[in-house]
Amino acid sequence: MKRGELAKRTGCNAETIRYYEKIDLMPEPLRSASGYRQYDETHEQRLRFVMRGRELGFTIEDLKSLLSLVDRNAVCCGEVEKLAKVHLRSVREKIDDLKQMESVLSDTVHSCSGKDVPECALIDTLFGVRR
Amino acid sequence: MKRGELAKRTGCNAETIRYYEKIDLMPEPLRSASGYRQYDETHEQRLRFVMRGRELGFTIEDLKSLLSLVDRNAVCCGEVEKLAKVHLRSVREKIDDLKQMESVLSDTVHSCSGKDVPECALIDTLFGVRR
DNA sequence: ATAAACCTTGTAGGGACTACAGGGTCAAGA
DNA sequence: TCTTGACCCTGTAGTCCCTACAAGGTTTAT
Repeated sequence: MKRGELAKRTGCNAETIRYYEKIDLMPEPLRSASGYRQYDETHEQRLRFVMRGRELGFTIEDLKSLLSLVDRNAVCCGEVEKLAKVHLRSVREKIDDLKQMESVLSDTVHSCSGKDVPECALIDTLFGVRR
Repeated sequence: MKRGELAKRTGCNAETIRYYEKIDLMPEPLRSASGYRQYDETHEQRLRFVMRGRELGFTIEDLKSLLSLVDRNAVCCGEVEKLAKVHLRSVREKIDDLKQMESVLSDTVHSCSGKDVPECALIDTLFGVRR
């Protein structure tokens, strides 16, 4: 599949795909005789992972690091373990904070539900999200 | 407290605080006689919320929208409910995806644990994160 | 009083995209 | 076959979100 097709399937901007290749986040794909990039499902999966990772607040470097866990399919397990632990920790922190937001938003929805009355003061709890 | 103090407490870059004010994400604080910005705990809490929100992948617009739930302390509950629902949905999606990452990373840590053996192929599961 | 350490403004830089401009490739239809 | 349109290529320039100056004023400490 060509770049436009990959873009359409994933919802990623076509230029961004080229950009990710430039910064070595996506691998250089094979080229057709005329120079067109040719992608397959593994590229598509990797790109989806990257896109979702960005939406979840991971930096480009985070993603490079996470993907290095995959790229070197069988290298130095001790290091992989360390790396995975670091990411695991940050993932769990993200989950915890999002759960707090979830409960506040959920309360908000329930307390507001239906009527048009002004009494949503509990929203202040949102500010309780701290480290 | 002045800008530098707020920066130190929250870990936010001092220039960023000014930037957030400029784009109306943070409110204009009171000024001292000589023109220095003066912040209090509400500013600190709001800034912490913004910082963590960014780390969790929310856009500036998302955060403006979320904070609008707080800013208008008692306005038009129907709209607030709708807005909260939208954010609630995206928060839950984030949590779901992060939980998948958590389980894969956790598996990785356990299967690698200890020895330096190359057999972490299960990491491919990472690519299973899709929509 | 004078330096150090803050603050103010404005502006210019960097990272991560995003959108051109100018040109080549390819499939479909007249 | 030739052409039109939709794609692709490269490079460059712009945008958004910060971040880091520069040039100057204020506060604090010695």
